[in-house]
This record gives sequence, structure tokens and C-alpha cells, in this order.
Amino acid sequence: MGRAPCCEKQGLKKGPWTPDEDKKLIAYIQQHGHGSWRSLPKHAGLLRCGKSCRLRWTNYLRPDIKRGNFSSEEEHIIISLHALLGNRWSSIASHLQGRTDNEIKNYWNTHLKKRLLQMGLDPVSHKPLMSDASGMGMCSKFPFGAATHQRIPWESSVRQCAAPSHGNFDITDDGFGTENQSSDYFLRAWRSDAGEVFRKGLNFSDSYLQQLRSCGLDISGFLVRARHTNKNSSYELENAMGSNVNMPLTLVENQSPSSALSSVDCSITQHMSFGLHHDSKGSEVVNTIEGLGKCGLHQNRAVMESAHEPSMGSLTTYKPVASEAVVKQEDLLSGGEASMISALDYDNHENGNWDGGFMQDDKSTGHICDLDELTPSSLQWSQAMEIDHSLGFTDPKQAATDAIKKEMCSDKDNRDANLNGCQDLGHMFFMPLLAPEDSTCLDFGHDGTAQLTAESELPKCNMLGWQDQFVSAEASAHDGSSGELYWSSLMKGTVVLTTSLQPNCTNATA
DNA sequence: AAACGGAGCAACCGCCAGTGC
DNA sequence: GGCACTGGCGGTTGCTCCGTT
Repeated sequence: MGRAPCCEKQGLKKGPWTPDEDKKLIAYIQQHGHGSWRSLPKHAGLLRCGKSCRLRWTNYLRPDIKRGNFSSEEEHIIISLHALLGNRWSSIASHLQGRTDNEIKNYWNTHLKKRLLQMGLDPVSHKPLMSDASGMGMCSKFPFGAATHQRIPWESSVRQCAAPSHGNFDITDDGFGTENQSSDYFLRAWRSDAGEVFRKGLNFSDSYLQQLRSCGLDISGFLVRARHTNKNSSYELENAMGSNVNMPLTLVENQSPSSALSSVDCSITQHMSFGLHHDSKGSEVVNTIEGLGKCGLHQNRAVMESAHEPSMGSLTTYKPVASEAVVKQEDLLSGGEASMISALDYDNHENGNWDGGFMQDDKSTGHICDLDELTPSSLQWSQAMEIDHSLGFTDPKQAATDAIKKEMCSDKDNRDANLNGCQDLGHMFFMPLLAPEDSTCLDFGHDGTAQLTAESELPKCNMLGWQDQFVSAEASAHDGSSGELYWSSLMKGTVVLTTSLQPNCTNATA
């Protein structure tokens, strides 16, 4: 196999390796190690060049090579890392035990690249393809492609659902003004025909949910019903598929990473709106907006539609935009100012200039409003969002993250690309600002990795504490040892946040 | 059954960075 | 600093397999 040799060297064989050659190579390396690849063929009795021997060994004969199909998790990691690292196959391979760069490269070119194209994503930039010239049916039918931000999974789901029953799914001209900010974009989507499908779903009519399922849409992570079950423990959540799960640290979804590409992103953020905040009086009514504030997600960054049912507490569905990020608020605040803050609202404009502000609970309305007097300038935000500054959290475990950081941030261009890549992928980062100590919250940090930490060692109410909780829970959902790696992959630009946090989580999609 | 074409993938090529002299 | 050598990496090739016509 392989192409014909372009320059035959005297007496050196090229082309496919025979079993006999493989045996010789394996036997020699097992006994002597490979040493100098240049001299190896001679010593091993092979009529090959050293380079060919090295390639054969590293790509095929090495004992720790993992053969066979790629798992969904591996696919997920490859896509995520490719979004961040590009065609740096060896770097990607270093995060996949037993996989070679060559194998990953081949798998990308033959499978994953096509899959992204089918999803309407440019396999190079991982951004949406433009709808006009691409000729892709989905894009031309549903003009989401013109949006300025990453097409996120929810949008695809809306499209899929809308396709059979809602032909007039044009949200580009609906009287909502000309702004193209993501929040408005989602608002328009929400008010569209397809959005109505979801709004109707709020009724939780079994027959209607069945209809939604029958049109091929996975809405399991989209609609959530919440009820505070008792004073001390968790909120009971019921998603649209009728499954019940318990907070804290539980995802509605329990699906494979590959299927998560279509919806899990939503489910996690929905959880963020619940269960984060324990009412000090143990009230049965969940104030979802307050919950949003507590997790650092500003309501204006989400399309929200809520219905209050006295018997069930609040029922809220929303979808936040993709460009949320973590900021270390201590860099911008001092003293008592922090106590006024209930949320962060921030985004990154195309020019790399961070913008944002602090949010405060408005007790009169129950909503969160801008806290203008504390809103930092764009310059301050830009400085705060500098990855080595605010996103490089100081932590005793920092040494464990250095290697990854070095790889990600080897130069400024790469560093910026990495940061932007995360945002472009719709990766959301949350910070549990001033959350009460008994709160339960998921936090997705940006320092690239995290160590597994015993529960008793978890710091309360700080960034790394939440991070560790996540990792711990995640590790328990997997096999313990993979938690750290998986977390690392998540933090390196993953498309979605996925997997269940508790192994006994009800599978909503079953 | 034969021809065809696409998919999959092992293997090669050229380039580059690191190292030692 | 310049050169040669080595190993590593990403892009590309072309053979084989397999499904379709």
C-alpha cells in the first residue's frame, strides 16, 4: 500500500510490510529497544530505511496501540481538540491513549470532517458554513446560517423539528429589530414557529411530547420542570421526556458524547438555573432567575420563557448564548463591592475586546439588573479576561496544568486562538459568584485541567472547588481514572458539555 | 459477473526543529 | 554561526476493500 516509491534506494525495500518483517522488527525492539532508527534496520536484518521502521513501529506494531473503532468519547475529544489545535494530530493523539496521530488524521479525514460538514460546520474553523454558496439543504432551508455566532446544538434541533411541520421558519425578519446580538437572535428564534414548538412543550402534554419525539427531535434536555422536594436536599427535576432526576450535580441527560452534540449543551445550562440556590427558608418555589444570577448567568444572555405552576414551582426554559466566560471578579472589585454582585455578564466581541458588567438582584422585580456603577470599562474587562491573568487561576495543583497550558499558550497567537476557539464552539463557562455555602453548582473553569480531589478536601464556594466537584462526580460516572483526562478535554474547547454526573441518572432519551 | 467508484488506511514524502560537532 | 544528522510531523498517495450499478 502507499504510493509508489519516488526514489528507490539501493537494496532498500519499500511498500507494505510483510509479517516476517514485522516479526523481525518487533523482536529486535523488544530485545534492544529501537535506539537509533537509522542503524536499526541493519541490526535487525531488515532491508528498510530507519524512517520506515520507525513509522511501522509507532503506527502499527507498538504494543500499546489501540485498534478498532473510535468510541463516541474519543470522537468527542478529537473534535474538541481539533477545534482548538487544528491539524496538530500528534498533540491530539497525545490525549487519546493508544491512538496514533496517523490514525486520528485518517479518521478525521474520512469520518469526522464529513460529519461536521453535514452539521453545517466548517471542518477547519468549526464555524457555521454560510448558507448561500454552500448549497447545503439545511442551511438554505433555515436561514440560521447568517447568524453571527456559532450555530449551537439547540439551533440544529430547532431546525430538525421545524422541518416537517413548520416550513416558514424564517426568523430573520420578524420585527425584532436589526440587532444581531446573540441574545436577540435567540429571542427571535424563540418567537419563531419552531420556537413555539418548544413553548407548547411547556404544557408537558404527553401526546404533544410524543409528537415532538416523533419528528426526530431530542428535546430531553430542553424542557425542565423543577420542584423543591424538601428543605434540605435537592430539587426534583422533570424534563420533557418525563424522567426524574435529583439535584445536586445531576444532569438530565445521560447520553453518549456523540449524541450530546445535538442537545446536551442545553440540558446543562438548564440545570444551572435550578438547584444552584437553596432558598434560606426552604421555600418550595424555585426562583429560577435568582438561580441564574447565582451561577453567573445573566438572564439577558438567555432566551427565557417561564410558566409558574403553584403545584410544581417554576417551570423555565431558556437557552443562553455561547460566549459566556469566566472572569475572576476579585481583579475588578474590592471590599464590600463584591457583596452587591449576584451575576456576571460578559462576552467577547470579534475584535477580542471584552465587554461586560456586573449584575445585581432587583428585589422589587425579582429580576437581575445591570449594576451600572460597578460595570468596568471594556479595557478593564479585556485585561481581566486575559487568559494568563484571570483565567490562569492560582492553585496548588497548578503544576499539573502547566504542560497543557504550555501547549495551548505557546505563543500569543495560539493563546488567543485557543481562547476564541472555546467561545466560538459555544463553550460556556460559569462562575458561582457569591453562592451560599450550601449551594450546589456546576462550574466549568478554564485552566485546562483539574485534579481529582477527595470530597472532604473540596474548598467551598470557590472556583476550583466547584471544578473539583464536577470532576469528582464525573469520575464516578466514568471509571475514576478517566475523569481528569476527560475534564481536560472538556476544557480544551469542547463543543458541548456532556455526560452524566451521576451514574444512576435516569436516561432521559431511552 | 463485471465494471465502477468511493471509502478506508497504511505508507511515503517533504519539511522542519532540535541537537551535536 | 554553519553544517550534517536525526526524529517528528502533517500532507498526500495509491492500493485494497466493498457496495452499487
